[in-house]
Amino acid sequence: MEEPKKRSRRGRTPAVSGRTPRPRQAEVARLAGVSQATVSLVLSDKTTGATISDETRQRVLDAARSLGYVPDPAAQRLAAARNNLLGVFSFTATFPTDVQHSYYPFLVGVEQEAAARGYDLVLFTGSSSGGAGASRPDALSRVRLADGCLFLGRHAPVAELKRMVADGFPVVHLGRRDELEGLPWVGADYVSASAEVVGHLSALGHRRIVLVREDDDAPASTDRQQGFLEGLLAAGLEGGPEAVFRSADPERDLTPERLRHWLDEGVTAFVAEETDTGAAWRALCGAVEEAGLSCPDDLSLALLGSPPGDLVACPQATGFDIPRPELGAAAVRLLAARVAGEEAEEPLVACVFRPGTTTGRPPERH
Amino acid sequence: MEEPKKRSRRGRTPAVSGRTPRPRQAEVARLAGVSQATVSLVLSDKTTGATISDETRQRVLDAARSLGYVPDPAAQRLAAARNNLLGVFSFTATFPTDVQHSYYPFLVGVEQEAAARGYDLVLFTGSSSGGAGASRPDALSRVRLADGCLFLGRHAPVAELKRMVADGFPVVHLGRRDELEGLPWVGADYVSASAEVVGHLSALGHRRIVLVREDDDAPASTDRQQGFLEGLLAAGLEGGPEAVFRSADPERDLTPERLRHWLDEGVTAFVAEETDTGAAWRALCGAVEEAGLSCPDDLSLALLGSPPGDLVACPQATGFDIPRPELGAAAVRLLAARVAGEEAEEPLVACVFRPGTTTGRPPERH
DNA sequence: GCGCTTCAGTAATGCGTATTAGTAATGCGT
DNA sequence: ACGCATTACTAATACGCATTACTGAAGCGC
Repeated sequence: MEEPKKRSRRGRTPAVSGRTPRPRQAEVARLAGVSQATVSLVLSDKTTGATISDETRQRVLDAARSLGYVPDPAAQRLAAARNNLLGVFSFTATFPTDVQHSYYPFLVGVEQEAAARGYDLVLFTGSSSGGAGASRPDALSRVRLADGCLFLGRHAPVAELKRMVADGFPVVHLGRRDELEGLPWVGADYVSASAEVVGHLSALGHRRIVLVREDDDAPASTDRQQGFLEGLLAAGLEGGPEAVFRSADPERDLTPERLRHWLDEGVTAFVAEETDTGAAWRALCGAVEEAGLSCPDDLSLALLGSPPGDLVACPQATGFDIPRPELGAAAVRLLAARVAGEEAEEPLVACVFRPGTTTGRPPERH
Repeated sequence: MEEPKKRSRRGRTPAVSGRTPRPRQAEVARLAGVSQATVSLVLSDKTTGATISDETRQRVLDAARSLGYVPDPAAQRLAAARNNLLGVFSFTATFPTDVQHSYYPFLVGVEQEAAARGYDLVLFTGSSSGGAGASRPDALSRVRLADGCLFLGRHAPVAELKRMVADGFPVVHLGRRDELEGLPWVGADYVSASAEVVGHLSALGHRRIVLVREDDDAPASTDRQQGFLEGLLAAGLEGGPEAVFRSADPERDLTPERLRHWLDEGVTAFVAEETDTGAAWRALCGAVEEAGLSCPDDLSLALLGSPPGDLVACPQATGFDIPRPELGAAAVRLLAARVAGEEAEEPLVACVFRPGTTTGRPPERH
C-alpha cells in the first residue's frame, strides 16, 4: 500500500505573500457542495452526457461568481485543445515608432472581427525586437498557445510557416503569399482596382495610356500590370508592350523629354504603380513638373494605389485605396474558419476607387 | 483489476483530415530510448536534481530535432503556473477607427518593454466593442488569463479593478488614478512640466501670466494648475487666484474684451490647460484672433500639453509633450515587478518641454 | 567487502480542466 | 414489486510537460 502523500511534492506556496491564488474549479465545487466535474459541466454549459438541476446550477454559478472564478486558459487548452485566442504575429514590431509603416489600419479590422467572434488577441512580438532576449528561437513556437495565428508583413519566416502549415496549425497570412504552397492568405484585388482606374481614364476620353512601373516582379506589381492591361482590353484600347514603361530607376529614366515624346505620340494619360517608396509616382510627377506641364489640363495622371504618406493630400491623386481594416477582418474570418476545421476561402478584398484631381478629359488636339 | 483502456476515452481524431499531430516528448523519448522525464530534463537544460550523460543528451537532442519537436506552450504553462502573458485592457476598442484617440503611442512603449522582458501581450477588447456579443460580463474576468494586466483609459471599471487589487492580481493603471486605494499606476509629471512652461515665460520677461482652464477637477487639470502656481512662485511672480481663469465653457466666456482687459492690466502671457477637447486652447486662440492681436508679438501663448490632433503643426505651440511610449514602458516595468511579487514603484515620467513659435518676449509698453 | 557517495536515469506524480463511464436515487408502467 | 428509463451527479481519467523522490550501478576509502 502506497501512501499517496497528497500535494507534498510541490507545495505551491504563493510566491508572493498576500497574493490570493486564483480560485480553481475545485474551490468553487467545495463552496457549492458539488464535485469539480459538476462545476466544469455547469460552467461550460454542456448539455451532452449529463444533466444538472437548476438549483444546483444556480448554486455553482453563485459560488463561481462570488469567488471570482476564471478558468485557467492553459488548462482549458490542454484539456480541450483550444483557447479562444488568436495570435497575431509580426516579425517586426507590431507597433513601430514610425506609425506610417505600421499595421495599425489592419489591426482595426482584426480587433473588431476577432471581438465579434469572441476571440481575444495575443500579440507575438517577433524575435527581432530590440533590447534583451533578441531572436529567441522559441518565438514561433509560443504562437501555438493560440488556436491559430495571423501573420503580418513580408518577413514572416518561411521555414517555420511551412512547418505549421504542414502540422495543420491554422495559419493565415495577411497579404498575398503565393509562393508558399498551402499557405492561406487574404489579399486585395489589385487587378480589378487597376482595371477600374483604366476604365475611369477611358471614360474620360483617353485613348492612349501608359503604365509606369518599377523593375521587380512582386505580385503587387504584376497584379497591377495585369489589371492595367485588362482594363485597356475592356475599354477596347490598344495594350501592346509599349504601353508599359518599366524601369529600375524611374526617377532618373523618366525624363521630361521622354514624357514629351509620349505626348507627341498621342498618349494623354499615365498611371503609376504604387510601391512602398512611391518612386514611380514621384518620377511621374517630377517629370510633369520639369516639363512645365500641368495636370489635369495637359495630361492625366493616376496612381494604382494610395499616395505615399509624405505626399498625402496636396494634389488629390486619382487612384484607389486598399481597405486595410476590411482586409484584417477578412483574415480573421478565414482564420476562424480554419480553426473550426473548415476549408473556407476568402475572396480577394475589393479596393475602393478614389476620384482625384489629377485626372480630367484629355486636351483637345487640333 | 481495472483495465485502463488506454486512450480510449478521448480518441483524438484529427478534426481536420490530414492534420498530423505534433510530436510529444513521449515520442521523442521512445525514439531516443529513454523516458519522457529524461527528455524533459534534457530539453529544459535543467541542472538541478538529475544528471544526464553527454551521450544520452545528444541522443535526445537528435531525436527531438529529427521529429521536429516543439513544446506545447499550454502544457508548459500549466505545469509552470505562469503564462508569460500580460493583458492590455481598454474599455473602448484598442484600435479605434479614429487613430487620433487611440492608445497607439502608449502601445509602442508597452510592446517594446514587454518584448524585452519576454512577455507576450493579450489584448482584451472592452465590452463596448460593437457587433455581436457586446457587453459580455466576463470581459473583465477573462483578463485573469494573463499574469497581470494593464488598464488604459479613464473608463476602467472601478469595482472590478478593486476586486482584482484585493485579490492580489497584478494590475497597473496607465494614467493617474489616486481615487482607487491601492491601485498602482504610472503617470506623467504634469506639475513639473507646467512649472517649466511658466519658467520659460518668466525667463522671456513675462511678469503676469494667466492660466485658462476648464471647470472640472480631474487630476490632470489640478496637477497643471498646481504646477502653474509653483512655477509662478519659483519665478518670484504673483500667483493669486486671479491668475487662474476657470470656466465651464471657455469658448464662450473668454471674449476678446476680456482678453484686452487683461492686457490692459499688464498680463502679457497666457497658458491653457490641455484637455481632450482642447477647448481652453481653442478659446484662447480664438479670442486672440478675434481681438485682432497677433502672437507672439502682442502676447505669448503656451499650452500645458500637446495641441489637439486637428490643430497640429500650423502654429507650433509652445508647451510640453507627454512621452507616451515611455509611459507605456514604465507601466510594463511596474506591472512586471508586481507580477514578480516585488513592491516596486515607478516614479512619475517627465514630460518634454517643446519650444514653439507662440511665445516670445513681452511687448514693450509705453 | 561493507557502508557511503556520486552518477544516470526512471517512476510517479501534479498543474487545472474536460469528458465519459458509472452510480445512486427516483419515477413509471405493468 | 420488478425491470427499465430517467435524472442528477461523481469518480476517474487524460491532456503534455516539469519536477522530485527514488533506484541501480558504479566508484571510493578503509
